[in-house]
Amino acid sequence: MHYCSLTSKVAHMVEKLGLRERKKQRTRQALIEAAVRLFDDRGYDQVTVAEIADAAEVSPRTFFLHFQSKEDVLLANADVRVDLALRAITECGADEPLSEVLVRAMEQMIANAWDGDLSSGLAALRARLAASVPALQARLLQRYLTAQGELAQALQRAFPARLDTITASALVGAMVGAVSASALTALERGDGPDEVRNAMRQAMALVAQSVTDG
Amino acid sequence: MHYCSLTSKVAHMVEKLGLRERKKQRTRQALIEAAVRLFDDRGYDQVTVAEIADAAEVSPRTFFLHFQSKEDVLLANADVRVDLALRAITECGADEPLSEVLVRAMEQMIANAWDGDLSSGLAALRARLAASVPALQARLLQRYLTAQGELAQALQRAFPARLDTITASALVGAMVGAVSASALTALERGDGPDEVRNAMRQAMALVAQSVTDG
DNA sequence: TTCAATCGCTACAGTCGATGTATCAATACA
DNA sequence: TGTATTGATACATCGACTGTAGCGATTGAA
Repeated sequence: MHYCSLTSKVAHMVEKLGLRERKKQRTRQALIEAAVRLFDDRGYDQVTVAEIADAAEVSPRTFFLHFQSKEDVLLANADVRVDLALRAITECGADEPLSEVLVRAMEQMIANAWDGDLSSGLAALRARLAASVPALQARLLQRYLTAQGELAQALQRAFPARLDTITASALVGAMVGAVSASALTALERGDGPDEVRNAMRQAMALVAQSVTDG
Repeated sequence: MHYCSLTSKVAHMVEKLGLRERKKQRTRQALIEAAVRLFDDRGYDQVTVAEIADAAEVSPRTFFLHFQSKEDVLLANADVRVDLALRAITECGADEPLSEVLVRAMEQMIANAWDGDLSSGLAALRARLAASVPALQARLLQRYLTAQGELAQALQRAFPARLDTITASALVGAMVGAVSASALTALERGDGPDEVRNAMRQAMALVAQSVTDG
C-alpha cells in the first residue's frame, strides 16, 4: 500500500520521537504526498505551492518550513542512497581493488532506488518530470554534484596511499557521469526499468575497467 | 546548413549586420557588461535584474528579451565551446582511435576557455559565483548536461560501427564528469589556473585509457 | 499541577524573478 | 513614399520565496 512505502523510512524512528516531532513528520509526509499526487495529475508547472499546501491542509508558509524550494519536495529522502554508497566506501577493506569498491558503492545506490522509489512509481514520476521541467532537472543535477563530492572525499580517505584528491574526484566524476548519462539516454529512448538498469551497469563496467589499479 | 546555425553565433558576422541588429547586440553587450560588473562588485544575490537593466540603460523587461533568466547572462556565448568540441568530433577520421577524438574535443573546449574567458577574468568570476550561488551552479550543470547529450550524439554518429548509443553516452558522461569534477575540486582547493588545467588533463587521461578501443 | 520555555504553524506584508499584452518608434523593404 | 517588421517600453500579473509578529499546543522543570 502507498502508506507503507512512503512511511517506511520514518517508521522505525517514530518510537522515540515526541508528539510534537511526530506531528511535524506527519505534515511533512502530507506535503510530499499531496505534491506527488498533484504533480502526477497535472504536471509540475501547473501546480502551485499554495495548492500543495492547501491539499495538505496547511498554510502556504508551512511548505517552506519543511522544504527549501518547490523542487525539493520531490527529492526528499534522496540522501538515503548517498549514505548507502558512502558506507560502502568507508566500510571496505584497505586492500580491495578500487574498481570493486566503486562498483559496489554504485550498486548500492541503484539497488536502493530499485526497491524503494522504483516500486512505488516515484522514480518514474521523478524521471519524467526531471526530463521535462528544467528547474527540476537543474536541482537534481546539483544534488548529484554534492553527492559526487562526498563520495570522492570518502574514497580519497579510504585510499589515501593510492589516490590523490584530484584523481579521486576524477574517478567518482567519471563513474557518476557515465552511469547517469547512460541512464538518462536509456530513459529518453523510452527504455523500461530493466533496460535502464542494464545501461547503468554497462556504463559502470566501462569506467571500472579504467581503474585497473596501477 | 547545419553549420550555419552553429557558426552564426554573432562573432564574425558583425560586419554585415544591419543597423537594427547592431543596436540589438549593443544592448545585449551592455547588459552583459553591466551584470558582470555589478555581480563582481556586490555579489549575485545582491543585484536585481532591474538594477542590471538600469545600469545598461534599458527597461527591466528588455533584459528578458535577451536572456531567458538572470543566470543566463553569465553563461552567454558559452555555446561556442560546445560547437568547437562538436566540430572536433564530426571532422575526425573514421579510423581514428576513440580516445584521441574525445581528448581532442575536450582539449578544444579547455583551450578556448583559456584564451577567452580566462584571460578576461570572466571565468574566474563565473567559477567564484557558481561555487557560492546555488541557482547559478544548477544552471551551469544543466548546460553541461545538454552539451553532453550533443557530444554523445555526435560521437555515436561519427562511429556508428564501434559505438552504440548507450556506450557513447557513457563515454562522454565519464569524460565530462571526470574533467569537471576534477576541475571543481581543484578550484575549491584554491588552485591557480595552471593547476586547474593540469587537473583537467589528468582526469582526461584517466578516462581516455579506459577507451582502449576494443 | 503549574509555570515558563520551546516550537510548529499561521497570517500578513513584501521582494523579486519571470511572463503576457498592448503599444510606440525606429528600421527594413517594397 | 508607404507598409511591414521588430526591438524596446510601460503596465499588469503570477508565483516562488522571505521576514516578522504572534498564537497555541507540547515539553520539561519546579
